[in-house]
Amino acid sequence: MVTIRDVAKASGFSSTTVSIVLNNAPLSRYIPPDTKKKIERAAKRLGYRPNQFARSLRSRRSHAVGVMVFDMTDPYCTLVLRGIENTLYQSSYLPILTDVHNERARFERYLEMLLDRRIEGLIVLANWLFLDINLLADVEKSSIPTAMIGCELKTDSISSVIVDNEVGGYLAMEHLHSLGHRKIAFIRGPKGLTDTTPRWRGIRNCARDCQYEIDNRLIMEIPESRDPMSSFDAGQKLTEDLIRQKRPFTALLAFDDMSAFGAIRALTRAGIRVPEHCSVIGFDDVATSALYTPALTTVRQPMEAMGASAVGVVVEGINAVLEKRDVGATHRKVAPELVVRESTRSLL
Amino acid sequence: MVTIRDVAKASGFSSTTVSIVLNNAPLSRYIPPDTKKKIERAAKRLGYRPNQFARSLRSRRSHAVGVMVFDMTDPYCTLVLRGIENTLYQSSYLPILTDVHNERARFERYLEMLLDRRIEGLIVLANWLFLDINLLADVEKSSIPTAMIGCELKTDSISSVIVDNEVGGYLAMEHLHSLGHRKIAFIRGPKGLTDTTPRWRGIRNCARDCQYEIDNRLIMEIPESRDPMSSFDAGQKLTEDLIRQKRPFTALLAFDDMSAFGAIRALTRAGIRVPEHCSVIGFDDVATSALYTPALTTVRQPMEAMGASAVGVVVEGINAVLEKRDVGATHRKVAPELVVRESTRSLL
DNA sequence: AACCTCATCGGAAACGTTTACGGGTCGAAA
DNA sequence: TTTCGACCCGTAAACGTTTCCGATGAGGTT
Repeated sequence: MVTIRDVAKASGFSSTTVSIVLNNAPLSRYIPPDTKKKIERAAKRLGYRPNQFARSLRSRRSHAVGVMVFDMTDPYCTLVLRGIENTLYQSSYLPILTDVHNERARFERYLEMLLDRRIEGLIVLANWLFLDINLLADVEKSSIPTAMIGCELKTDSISSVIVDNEVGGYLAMEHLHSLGHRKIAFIRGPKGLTDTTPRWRGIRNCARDCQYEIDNRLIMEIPESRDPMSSFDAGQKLTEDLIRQKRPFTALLAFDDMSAFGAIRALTRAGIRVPEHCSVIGFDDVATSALYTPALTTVRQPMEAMGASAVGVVVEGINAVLEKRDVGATHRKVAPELVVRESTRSLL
Repeated sequence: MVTIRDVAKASGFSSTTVSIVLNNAPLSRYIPPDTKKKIERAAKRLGYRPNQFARSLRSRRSHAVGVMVFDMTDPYCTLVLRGIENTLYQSSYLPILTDVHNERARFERYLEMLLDRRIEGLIVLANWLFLDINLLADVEKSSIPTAMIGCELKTDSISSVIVDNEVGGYLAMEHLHSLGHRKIAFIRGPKGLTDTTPRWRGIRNCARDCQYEIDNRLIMEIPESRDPMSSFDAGQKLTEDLIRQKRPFTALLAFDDMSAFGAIRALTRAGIRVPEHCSVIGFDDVATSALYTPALTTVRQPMEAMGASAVGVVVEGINAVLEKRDVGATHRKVAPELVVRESTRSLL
């Protein structure tokens, strides 16, 4: 291990000067160029790499941010994580990734570990979360900049980045209605999810604006479950129920892409072709949607951008505490986008 | 910030004793129980949390392992990552996740950052890698325990965990043949991938054993590309080519699940129903396969187990260097498993 | 001649742990 | 009485940085 003292010895200067030069500290204005040269030469020649432990101990900075995911296997996570990673990379922070498995104990344990590591920021990917608000008490009092993706918080110490579910719901409904569908079935999200209500509100608003009357008997609801994949099974089963009901519908608006996939399978198995006999629209635009047969029409959440945005908020927060400014929590609500592919078709 | 000295003061003992007690160091045998009690009380009362920086500086341990992924968006990664995360959690290491984006520069930069953090182990997820062997020179001389998933290495300083591609290829071929298919089309992997050759060898071995003669005009090959998703487009395009060729086939053996999805889309668009008119089999069993319509028959890589296995190897390596033993690299080849779902059907 | 400013550097004190070493006490064996 | 373990605990030196103070000259100003 080559230390700064080795470089000092090799270059003939003190470790103070070496440190100042190698870090381009403010004082390095006063160091003549040829001294700098010598020091840099020596450092390079010895292959000096500063010890991050010592550096962190001294500076109280870890250059790491924690990323907590509630369930990695949710395909929703992938692109968000990519966005997070990519943006952190630009700011040369490193992400410590933890997967809570939707378990309270794991959440607490991981949070402790992350705080012990003195992470400078925290990003929580609360995609499929049955929100337990007091889980976040520890986070709040830790006073490190935190952003939550996919779940709005009342507290104003924690930032959040979410998609505008209401306009998303509106977009989906509007799309189906504009295609001429007048018998639309719905698969609502589970009650516990924060996304469920605003999406439904958007749908209802659109229905009102179109003077379309929603048939209550064509509304199904996904039961609560900790597993995001369960949405697929629920979508399939509920669609089977709808079919069995013999109440005709020409389109189906699913809560998310997973349940849309389930619906498509159920329809296909029943001999109902998508989109020829029935249109299906999802929500999220997970990677699979573009690959599905038929390719899924859906409302896209700009997931990569949301990840990037969360990092932006957190990094801004970090800079704020460094400069002893304080910024309040910022809450961003990003616009979804309708992506028309093959699973919906005009009735006209 | 409450330090160990605060605890010492509060409990009336020296920081030495506090450290020994709180860490259950060997010497703590000599400390009488009631001293321990007092110290633990004080620590708890003050909410003492040891500073990991200082601890790491002293002990030269980071309790972190680096995870390098070549492309996170590859659905293959998800479950492997879950396996890695879960197993690391058991051993209370934390993962630092980096995504190389298949770029050389990024790889090198990230590797430097990880080494600077003194990671104790490294796991490389080389799923879709056009192997550049000398990228790993730095890794080798760093002498930290390293495991590579999805790519066998010649070097014996780096461990590896891979699926047995040859028996996988054999299984897929055997499945189709046993269903009675005698006109089978193939989509081979790109030349640059290490998986391609052994899988194809397995297929050919099986063909030989069954006395089935492979029709060269029914063999297509995926072109090289850095993007794992490109496999889908390639699968679709190549299948279109096959169809246009007018050379009949009743089954298609795809390189991986992505290309199988592409194939299914091409077939479906051409009015060829899967599996009624043509069976399709994939490889990997990514999460989407079970959700696809039709659900995809495929050869499963036990991805979660492979992630866990890689962690096992690395942790074992870490323990080895701690105890100054040295263990050579271990190379594990895990068995794949045929998963029969809906996309293949018997001709008999 | 006394005083200040700039430029250039080094000494030494932190940051919070862990641990090698040694100093006690106390009972028992020689 | 001395010696010798076995216990119990504290002093101080690391680990490798960064940074607060100066120190020293050189040159310019009062």
